[in-house]
Amino acid sequence: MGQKKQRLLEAKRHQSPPDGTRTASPKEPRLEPPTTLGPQRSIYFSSLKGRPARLGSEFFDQPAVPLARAFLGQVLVRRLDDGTELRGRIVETEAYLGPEDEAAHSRGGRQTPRNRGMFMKPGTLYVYLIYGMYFCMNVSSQGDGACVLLRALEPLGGLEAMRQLRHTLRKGVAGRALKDLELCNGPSKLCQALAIDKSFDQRDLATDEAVWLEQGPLGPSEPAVVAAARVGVGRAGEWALKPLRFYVQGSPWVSVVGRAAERDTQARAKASRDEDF
DNA sequence: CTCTTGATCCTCT
DNA sequence: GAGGATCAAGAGA
Repeated sequence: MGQKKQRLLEAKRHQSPPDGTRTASPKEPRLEPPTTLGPQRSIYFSSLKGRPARLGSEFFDQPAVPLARAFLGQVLVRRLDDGTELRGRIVETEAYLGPEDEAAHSRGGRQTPRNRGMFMKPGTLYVYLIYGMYFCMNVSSQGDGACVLLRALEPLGGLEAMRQLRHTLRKGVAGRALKDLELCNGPSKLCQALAIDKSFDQRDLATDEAVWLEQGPLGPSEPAVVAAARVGVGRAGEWALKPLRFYVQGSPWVSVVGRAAERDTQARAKASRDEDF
């Protein structure tokens, strides 16, 4: 069996069931984003009336590592100007811890006009241009200069719009149709697919009209999470090796699989199982 | 599968 | 001026 197929099977129990609502219709836009949960209601319960709860600022007000883990399984929603809703389940994130983190843009306490969003209140977006051509999307967390990078989504709705956005935004490439797996499996790919650009920098994910986070479906069990080294931070010394990248184990939608990290995770899981005896 | 390379430009030193 | 929290294609194993 191919590895991708195997991962698909492994991940199946954590995926949302296929249904007819995967693609939002541009002709029937939602009138407004879901209302934010009040502080009196738990963020871990969906709102009544079936409409999924929008996660409010209290969700983002936690340190980068727990926030990076809490993002997994939540659904990122982007409403385009024409009303089309694009949805994707977050399956991979990275935590950037702030001044002490040599791999972070805020390392050494650097604060510049570009990275200001990292220092703003939890839930603030930090979107920056990378390699002159691509964008990366971060969400500020608790802690000065700390944030979480969104690295991969499982596309749930609006896939054709995503494909079109990826196609037209890709530079200088022939028009081969992208597979679903290629739509959002990378930090800049998901920005292309969701039409997230610099204009989203410093916007508030808790209150913005065009982009928000919804509570993901509550599964029977929490998905297994792999903690691996972050990607593309090779020159950051010891900080490059720390397991600050988190992803849903077995998900085929993840950008980079950390083989060594998965071996470690399995070894630890087995050890903890053995301790139960 | 892995490895290599070019594209392209903002941001900070 | 240099370099980057990336992507996609192509070559080779």
